[in-house]
Amino acid sequence: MKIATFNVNGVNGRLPVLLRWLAEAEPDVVCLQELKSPNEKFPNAAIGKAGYGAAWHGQKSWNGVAILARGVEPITTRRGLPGEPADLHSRYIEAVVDGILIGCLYMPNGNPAPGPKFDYKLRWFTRFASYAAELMELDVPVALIGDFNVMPTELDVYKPERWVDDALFRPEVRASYQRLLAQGWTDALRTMHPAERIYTFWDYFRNAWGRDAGLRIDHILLSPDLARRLVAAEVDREVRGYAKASDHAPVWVELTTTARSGAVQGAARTSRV
DNA sequence: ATGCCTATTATTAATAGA
Repeated sequence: MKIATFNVNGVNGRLPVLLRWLAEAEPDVVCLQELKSPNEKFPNAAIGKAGYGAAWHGQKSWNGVAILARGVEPITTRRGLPGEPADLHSRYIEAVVDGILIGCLYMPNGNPAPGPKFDYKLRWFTRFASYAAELMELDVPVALIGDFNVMPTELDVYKPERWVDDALFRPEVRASYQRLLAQGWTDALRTMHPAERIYTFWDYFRNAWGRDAGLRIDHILLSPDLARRLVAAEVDREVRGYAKASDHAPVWVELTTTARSGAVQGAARTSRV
């Protein structure tokens, strides 16, 4: 089973890129972020024609998240993150696909920091971690997937010293991410590639893609039972080079249908220490 | 310290992204 995340940066403007990648990669489940589309303009017909059922939580101009499932309709279990009723940003949607609870998130960017946007990011992160702890207590497989807007370590930034005061890399944000992992979640991509520089985003500015000046901010977190099924995790880098590309590339994991034992399980356990 | 590039929305400029 292949589960992916892709910050499309405009689901309508990037529809050709999305459809091309869906046809090439054939993921079973896809979490999308930054739809930049109101609900009524979500391209459900085109996505359905490509073979995917969809659940979405849109918003005019900004934000917006969706979950696609190949050949089936996702069973939506939540739209919006609990804990702050006044928060109207569409940044979380959740659905069950093939017995797996899929939480699709778009964490606030938080810049400039310090400031009200950074305060909102920290509050959102706290709410998310609190809710994630509830999900961890459920006796079901869970994957928390999306654009976390956090580079977890220096290995996830092309030039760490340039980013120390940025909302995506400030110590309190990295600490929040580590506390989240400590609940028992496995960062799938980092677990499968413990020592590599891996990026999932390249700015449109300064020829960042051409210079490979990237950031790793799109993450797939797996509950312990799913981590035991993890056999591969990769970035589809070439998608960043497509015409009219998003500034993010898709990230995906491959899970076996039954639990594995041995090296992969050991690696998953090690990553949570 | 700021713009760079790209998108959306609303009228050729502002806002947001990361």
